[in-house]
Amino acid sequence: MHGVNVSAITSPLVWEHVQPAAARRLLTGAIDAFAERGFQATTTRDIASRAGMSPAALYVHYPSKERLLFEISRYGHQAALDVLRDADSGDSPAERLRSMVEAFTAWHAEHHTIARVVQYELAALTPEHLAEVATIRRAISAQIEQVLSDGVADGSLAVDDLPGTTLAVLSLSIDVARWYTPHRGDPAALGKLYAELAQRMVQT
Amino acid sequence: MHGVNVSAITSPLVWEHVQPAAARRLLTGAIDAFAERGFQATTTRDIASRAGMSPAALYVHYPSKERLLFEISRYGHQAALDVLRDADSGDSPAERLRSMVEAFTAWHAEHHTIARVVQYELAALTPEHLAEVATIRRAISAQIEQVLSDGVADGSLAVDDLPGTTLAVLSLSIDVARWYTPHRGDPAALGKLYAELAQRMVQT
DNA sequence: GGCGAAGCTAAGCAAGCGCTTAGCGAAGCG
DNA sequence: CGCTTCGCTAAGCGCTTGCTTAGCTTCGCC
Repeated sequence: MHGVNVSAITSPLVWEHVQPAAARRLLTGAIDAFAERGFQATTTRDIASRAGMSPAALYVHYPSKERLLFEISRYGHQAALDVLRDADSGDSPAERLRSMVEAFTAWHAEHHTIARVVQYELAALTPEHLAEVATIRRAISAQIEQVLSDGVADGSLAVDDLPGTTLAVLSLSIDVARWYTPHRGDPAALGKLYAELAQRMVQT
Repeated sequence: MHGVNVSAITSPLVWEHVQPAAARRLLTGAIDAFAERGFQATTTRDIASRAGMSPAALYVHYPSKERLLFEISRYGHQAALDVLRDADSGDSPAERLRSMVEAFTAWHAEHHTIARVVQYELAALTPEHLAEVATIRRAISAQIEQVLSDGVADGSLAVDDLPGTTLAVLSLSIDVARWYTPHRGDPAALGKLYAELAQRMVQT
């Protein structure tokens, strides 16, 4: 936690670990489709055709459409948490918060398709799969709560309602996934703006 | 604009104007269903059974499932805009902003089922219907932008990036619809917290 | 008291859904 | 070579979907 920054504002979100290539094409096709239309409105035929395959080929690599969603959701949640943890660096709680909000916001813009699946398709997961990503979600929330709490402890940040303010800071970044498109500014600039706004929310 | 406050933080969201009563039961049932599962995952049979009717009865009152969504979305958008306009009162831009964010946030919590439909089911509307609610959405955005702009003009608010900050302020309130449930605090308290946070974001 | 309109239901239709089955060709390997 | 495994397709199964049709009852109204 809050060690040396590994420098990247957004972690490179690659899928090379998904093998074979056809499984990866199905996965990235599913991300696009789920982000565009939502899980329920996306058909297995649509996902398969984006990957250039017949509908049945999907089931060679994934046992169900829901499982495809789960793989995306789990990996997306983990990537978001990793970004937050990597950004937890700086000498003061204020600096750490700034760095985390900047990176988390930029990630939601840069990877807004995955972020949309992560944030808005939870209801389509099975209870077991939902429970698994919920664990990661709690870690994400805890990461923000910790830095705010540290700031309260050393008197450098002003936070009246800790859980409420934690949620608000997270909300700011998360909602980026809802409205962001590439023509609405670049992720890095957005990250800087939101980091500034978040810091102002809690400064003494 | 920014006249005398009509006093309510959340406008009473009633559907008495929807006649007959069966049409109203279908509408409120659809709101609950759409908010719970999303438009695509909701069946006409589910909506009808929530209203205590057979599936065919839906088509006596509405020509399609999408039309039902549109009626909800249009009325919900208008109600949200009305809340913002009623709250645009106060002697300074800072006071007006506080009042608007407080009311807008509280509305999204109080009416989180309708708000979820309003904010997250736009993709299911026909292009024509989407265009109609988009007009109301622009008015909502303009309402916030105006007060920030007034604050910049008289030097009472510090806003670097006007469109970006407008979006951020709106985001804060809108995202409430995503996570709010009644057990997470009462809408009025949430409104006050968020009003405070928003004001801090732009104070000189 | 006859009659049309309003509000509803039972039944069902065509289309599309997630997913399965059967089988084919290419690659890997003894 | 002979045989298995892997990745894939064509076809289609059982089911659910949004919506329609035909017909029933209840009501107001002249």
